[in-house]
Amino acid sequence: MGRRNQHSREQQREMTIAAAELILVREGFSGLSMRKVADAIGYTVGQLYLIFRNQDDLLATINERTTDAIYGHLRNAADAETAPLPRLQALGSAYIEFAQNHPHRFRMLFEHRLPPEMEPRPSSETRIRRMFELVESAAADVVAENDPARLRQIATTLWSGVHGIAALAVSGKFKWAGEADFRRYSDDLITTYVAGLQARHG
Amino acid sequence: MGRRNQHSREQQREMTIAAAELILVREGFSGLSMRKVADAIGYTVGQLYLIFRNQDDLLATINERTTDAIYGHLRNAADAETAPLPRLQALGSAYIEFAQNHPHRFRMLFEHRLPPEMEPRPSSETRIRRMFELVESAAADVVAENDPARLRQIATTLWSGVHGIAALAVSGKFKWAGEADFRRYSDDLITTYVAGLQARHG
DNA sequence: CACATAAAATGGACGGCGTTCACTCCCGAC
DNA sequence: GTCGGGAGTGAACGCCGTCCATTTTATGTG
Repeated sequence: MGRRNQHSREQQREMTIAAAELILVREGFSGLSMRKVADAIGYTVGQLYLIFRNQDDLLATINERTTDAIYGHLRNAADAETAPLPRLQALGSAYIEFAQNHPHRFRMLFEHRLPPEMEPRPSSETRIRRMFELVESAAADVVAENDPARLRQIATTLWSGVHGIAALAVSGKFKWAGEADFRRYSDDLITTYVAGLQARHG
Repeated sequence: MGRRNQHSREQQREMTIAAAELILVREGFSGLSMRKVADAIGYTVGQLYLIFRNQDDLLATINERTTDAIYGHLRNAADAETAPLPRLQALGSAYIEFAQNHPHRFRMLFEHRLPPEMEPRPSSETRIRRMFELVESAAADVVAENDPARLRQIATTLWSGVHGIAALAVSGKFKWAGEADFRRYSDDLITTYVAGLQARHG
């Protein structure tokens, strides 16, 4: 019942995602089209619409993979450091590092927005939250803070700050600064911010 | 020599920019097309290419206007505060505020990249630098730092951090945070980071 | 084995996009 | 009054996302 059955629907889904990620990495967000993806997997465009609802659905799925990849990268970095502050710094560095190593994937994650009628997307939100909780728990080990709301604020501020460095690093609008070490800014931000917390507390 | 002469080339340029900005604000980056702009100003697409080299040129020009608008907004905010730390905080708040009030313009400024062969664009880079120098000079009044390189690093870290908050606020990937509280993160970041600088120095 | 069925896959169509350019129009100079 | 040449046009090209009538084919049934 069906034509080829060379590939199951699930296999097709994986092939599609893999092909699309390859095109994204090679040609950037704007070079990624449904037609190119279809060509790459050896099917026609029409078939793509039996695998994904539309292009937004495909892009959002890739973004979930990217979120997972960042999460994995952050987790490795965190696991390699035992002391709390170095671990938080390692998280920041790893975040910047991912953005620099995978600029197109990183940019699409934050630049692609689903049309309102396709939101919310729990599978995406859960993943982002999981990533954030990694930061929050690392922050909790560094700052002695009992109020969970305040702790979340601290983690949000820190993560936003590090994200800003990564975003500017990848935006290309930042040529005047010493090109090289964006990770230095991340370290500076985390170290100094944490010092400020401690100064204000005790 | 010419047909209508209803509008000078310079007038056409202004009309085009104004029309494009209106479409950008109403429909977002992805809804902004050369054809729509041409319709809006009552000329045909072809004519647009006698006014701007191509779409990238038009978008980059709009981005320069946006940079100027942010600069003006920051300047107003800075001028309204005399004390150094509140002035720096006012800059951060104003930056976030602009992003929230003009999300499409803000996003396009950072998401649109010129193709390599159209870079560099001095008119853009000068404007960004001017905006950054506003931040740097406000930072200089807050932190007692004589080394200009270190001062620039401090300003970069701070501005990147604030930018990250603005970027996440506008990205829509941040739903669990209260919408209104983004300026609080900015204040928190600036206050605590500056406290950290002072703690490490003295 | 033959046939019917229904899922799988196709490919052409539609409207929109950026960009180009041969062409028409008409102002201003003579 | 005519005519050169710049201003302006609009059709064409090759992309794009999306849809759907049509064709293909693996499988269940006799």
